[in-house]
Amino acid sequence: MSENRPNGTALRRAILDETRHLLVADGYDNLSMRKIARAVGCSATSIYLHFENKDALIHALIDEGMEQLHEQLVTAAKEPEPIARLNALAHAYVRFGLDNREYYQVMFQLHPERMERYPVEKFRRARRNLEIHAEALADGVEVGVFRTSSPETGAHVLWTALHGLVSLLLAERVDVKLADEAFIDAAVQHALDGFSK
Amino acid sequence: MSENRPNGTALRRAILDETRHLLVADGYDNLSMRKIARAVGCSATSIYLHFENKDALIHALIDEGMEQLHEQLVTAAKEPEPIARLNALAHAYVRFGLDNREYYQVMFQLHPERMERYPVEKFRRARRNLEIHAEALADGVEVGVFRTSSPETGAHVLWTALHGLVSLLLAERVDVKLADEAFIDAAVQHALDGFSK
Amino acid sequence: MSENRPNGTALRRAILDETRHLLVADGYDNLSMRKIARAVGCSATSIYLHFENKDALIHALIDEGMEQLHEQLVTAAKEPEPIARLNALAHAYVRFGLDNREYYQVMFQLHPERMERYPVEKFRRARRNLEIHAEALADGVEVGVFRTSSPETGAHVLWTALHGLVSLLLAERVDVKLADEAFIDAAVQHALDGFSK
Amino acid sequence: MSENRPNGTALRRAILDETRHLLVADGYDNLSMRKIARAVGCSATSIYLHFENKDALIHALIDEGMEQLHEQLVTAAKEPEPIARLNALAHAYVRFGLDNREYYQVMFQLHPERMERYPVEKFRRARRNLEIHAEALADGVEVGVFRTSSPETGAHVLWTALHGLVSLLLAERVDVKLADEAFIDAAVQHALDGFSK
DNA sequence: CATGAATGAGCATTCATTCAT
DNA sequence: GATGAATGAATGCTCATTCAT
Repeated sequence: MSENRPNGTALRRAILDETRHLLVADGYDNLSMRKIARAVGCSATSIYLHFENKDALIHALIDEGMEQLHEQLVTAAKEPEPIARLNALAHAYVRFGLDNREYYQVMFQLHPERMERYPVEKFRRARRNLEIHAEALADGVEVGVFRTSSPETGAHVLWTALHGLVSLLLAERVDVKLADEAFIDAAVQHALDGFSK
Repeated sequence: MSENRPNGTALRRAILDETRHLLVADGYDNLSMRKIARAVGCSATSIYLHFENKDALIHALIDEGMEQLHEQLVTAAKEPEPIARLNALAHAYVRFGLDNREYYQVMFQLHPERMERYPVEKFRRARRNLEIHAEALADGVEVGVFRTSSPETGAHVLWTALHGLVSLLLAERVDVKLADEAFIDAAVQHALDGFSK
Repeated sequence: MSENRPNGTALRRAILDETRHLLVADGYDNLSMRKIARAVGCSATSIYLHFENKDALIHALIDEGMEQLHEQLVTAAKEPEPIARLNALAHAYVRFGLDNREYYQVMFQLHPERMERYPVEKFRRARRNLEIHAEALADGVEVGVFRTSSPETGAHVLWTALHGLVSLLLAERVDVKLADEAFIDAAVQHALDGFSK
Repeated sequence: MSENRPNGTALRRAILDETRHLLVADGYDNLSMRKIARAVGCSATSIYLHFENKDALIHALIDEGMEQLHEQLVTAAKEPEPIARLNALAHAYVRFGLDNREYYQVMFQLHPERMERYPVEKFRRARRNLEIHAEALADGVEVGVFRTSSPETGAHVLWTALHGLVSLLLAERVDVKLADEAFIDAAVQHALDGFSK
């Protein structure tokens, strides 16, 4: 049993990975320490050697997800031209959500109750992602290609639209006849159109 | 104890009502058959006389929610002018979501996989609500005030935007400094702007 | 399995009895709902049908014990003559403790922490037992056979002496060569001597 | 981390000290090897290098407690006059009990059955403390100020009274309106009165 | 139509202890 | 001497569901 189980901090890695998988497979409500342990191939107790409790484990997952999303957004933000940049950012966001549904659920779809113990400070990391969009909007306003009441509000509004798109796609609520790349492009474009001058 | 408990199918009605209340008060995760029974004033066993199991009870509730939403949308759709009508529809949708917190969660944020016994066919009922928006869009296109690739796609796109708005507001993820009526109006307007000709 | 298990409220009775036995056998710290269930022959869940939680179960046991002790004290208190009455009361208390070690531990040897949730009001029942002794003392003072600073204080002082006797005997800390009826008589007499005028 | 941790047998010392502190602070039931290790600043495993198991650690502590109590009794026993000496001994015992809450619990309120691995022989150490009282009694009998059937029995009887006093005070079962120094003095005096000639 | 009694499976978490290093 | 990693067993408690009545 122990020969094919990762050792040292590799166990931490394995726990995070299996938790992510289980989240997709069973949903947050059906996630239990025992199940994670069973999936990883260790005892439930062992999880507590690497994470203080269930919350801390989830939080670690959120951190990882936020970090990854941030990296992808930073990459997309390298485009200097505001319109193209915002376009790239929006698509990067949606792409991240669709490619990482495991992360996305814990990152953005968890009830605030569940997050109570999540250190407020860490939410700042999430806010940086919004700021990247806000900057693109501000730059666009400056060069006269965008209009918005305020870049911050605009970034939030854009986020609600993109989040709705990702959420419904992940929940498979969009008519299967529509849910293709063209639809995604249309929805993203629609979300961006509102800023066009 | 039994004298003031509704009899007959009135019990079914009471169960649904109390479940709805509990859902709003305590959230989906804290919903249990026992709590419902206690609130209704009947035994837990009795619930099973009216609903096959917990899922079936939830499904009935989803149906009711869809029906309620439908009614409110139908009312909003009475406005003949397409722009005003779509505007009313969008606001009605958002209003319904914000006024029915947990209801909304059960209706739109539960993954169908986790509701596998929910007859897929019933989701069609939800589709009627989309059609109402599609009609408004089609009417607008016809009289030349809207543009969209297709009314059905447009309705879906609008839905993703509105759903994202409701979801993030319910999850309290929108910066408290922004999350007010003005923000809601801005987001809804943004979602509608894309259709303006 | 179910054929030889008591039904109805008899299960409640069985739970209380087995809990008492287990308390003597394993001690409070080793008492668990599962063990009780196993001993009774029911599921752990079933215990919760009769007692809200572990505390409530213990409290019920304390109540029973207090009631029994009270009855025996009331019987002993029928003796009209104060000296003989106090003597009878003291011996009745000690006898109760030694004959009911199961009860005695939860009644008087449980840490106050454990009792936190024990309704203060119920402690009054215990206080009545003290009052019976205080009355005997007061009567003795009145007829000039006892002296004490106050009957209440005197009753408490007597209690500490008797409780110490019972405790050490139950804990088997008294030298086995001494721990006989003569020793008990001597200790009780010693505890009473202090009141003699 | 390791530089300021005592090495060699000093660790044994540190473990005993911290265990004693934790015992007083958190109580016996909340004592765990892990907590001790954390407090000491060593690993839980290390404790096992110095103590076979938890029981052995507790036993060592009981020994120390008995030793401490013994020292305080020896000091009190320096008084040559029997009446004053017994008085000093009784107060020293009670004082020790009240000043060492949880210590006392471990020493005198743990049932030997539950400490079955504790070498019975070690309980003899406790007996020395009784002998000190017995000697005072014997001396008093000799000079004609005390009467008792036998000094050994008398010492035990006195012990039961004092133990009862300490136990009920520690358990906070004595009415708060009474539980003060005056009450303690009265109870101790009462316990001694029985020996007065 | 309704219920009280009952249950097995599950939960997050803590524990004393062991073992390879 | 000392440790980090690991574990099986246990804890109180809640859940959806069933069954005999």
